[in-house]
Amino acid sequence: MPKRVDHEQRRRQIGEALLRIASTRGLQSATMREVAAEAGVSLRLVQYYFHTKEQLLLAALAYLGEQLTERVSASIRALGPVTARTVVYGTLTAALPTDEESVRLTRAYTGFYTLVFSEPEMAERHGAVYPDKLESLLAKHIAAAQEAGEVAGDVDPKLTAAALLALTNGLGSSVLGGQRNGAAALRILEDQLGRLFRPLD
Amino acid sequence: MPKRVDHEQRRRQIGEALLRIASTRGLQSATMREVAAEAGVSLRLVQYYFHTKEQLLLAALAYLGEQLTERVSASIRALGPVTARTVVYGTLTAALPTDEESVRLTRAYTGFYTLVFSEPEMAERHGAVYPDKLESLLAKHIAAAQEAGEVAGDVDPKLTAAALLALTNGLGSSVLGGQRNGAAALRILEDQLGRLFRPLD
DNA sequence: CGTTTAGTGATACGAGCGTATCATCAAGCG
DNA sequence: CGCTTGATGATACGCTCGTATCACTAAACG
Repeated sequence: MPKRVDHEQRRRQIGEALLRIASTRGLQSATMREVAAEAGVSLRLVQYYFHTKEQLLLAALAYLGEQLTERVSASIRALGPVTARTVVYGTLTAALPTDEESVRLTRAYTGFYTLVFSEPEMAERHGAVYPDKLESLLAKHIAAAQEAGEVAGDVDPKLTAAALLALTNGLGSSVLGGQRNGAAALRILEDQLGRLFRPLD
Repeated sequence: MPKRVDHEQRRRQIGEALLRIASTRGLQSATMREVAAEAGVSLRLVQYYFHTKEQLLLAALAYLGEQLTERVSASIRALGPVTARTVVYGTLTAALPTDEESVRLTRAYTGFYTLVFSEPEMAERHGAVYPDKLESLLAKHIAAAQEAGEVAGDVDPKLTAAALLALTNGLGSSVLGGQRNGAAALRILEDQLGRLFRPLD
């Protein structure tokens, strides 16, 4: 047999190629042949490592998820000590397409999200769209900030967490749609966060 | 020549068929053949009234726009006297997929919105994505409510209008994505609106 | 009345898609 | 060494898509 190549590395190489296409030309342009060309391999190789296109999409989605959580935790870390406030800020601002990397991630993520709209079966065959977890995490931290007196007592942590997440999603869409740039979106988000959290003394 | 049929009515019939498909099976399922079948006409007829698919999509988008603005103004009217508050409430809640009709409209609208992501040229060939107008309209009404003392003085009308619109979009996506139902989304939106507007005495 | 022509049907074309088939190549093992 | 088998290349199949072609029908008009 030839070279005895590292399968996981090859799969990653191909999966990343798909993500690159998804974040530039859109996920619907990520055909098997395009992915092969982008990864610099033959069509046959893509088929060899992913028997079907769905498997390829699923693997790429997993890679995307890794990069996403990576970015979120890096963003939180960059804000200094881990407090309720920094977790909320870091999580939401990381999800906004403000720099080149986040535009890439958001574009790819949106591609998968809209794919699920049209092929719900694919989502059913594999559980766990995880925004729910994010939402309860945010709610927890908002409640903590509330008890620490950093957030007004009459806010509902769960409703507010959901609103912030939906707001961030909507802002991301508007940036991707060219309605405004990342900086403007960030200003809008920070305005809302600023009136949720009491100013730091 | 045969029957001398009303062109505008035929075009509408076909355009509505496309919208029906877009709001059930998704816009990517709206092929020329599917639209023809849904409208109960032959493929040739669809080609006859819309020389190209792009023309068909554009016409359907126009019909959708009509229905959307119709629904928004109906929603405002239903809230009683036209005040800044009712305009903001009516506009935003009308855009939320809470009942069958709004689910249909939102689904179709989302389909077109994501289509623009992948074919930006089509959007360029025809101006006017109108969320900007909506945003400045909301900002105007928020500023008016502010002068009337119904909204706190330190809110920025433009930033807040943008945030409310993005929030509504994000909530809509979450409903369409099955993350929550329309009632829950409405609760979240009303919570935010309730803390923007001072309670009515 | 006969010719023009708006409207309609049947069918074909070329391209792109996911997937399948078949042959080939080279490294490892007995 | 020779056979097995993991990895790869070339190419084809069947389908669906948007669009194009060609013929036909029947109402309108001089």
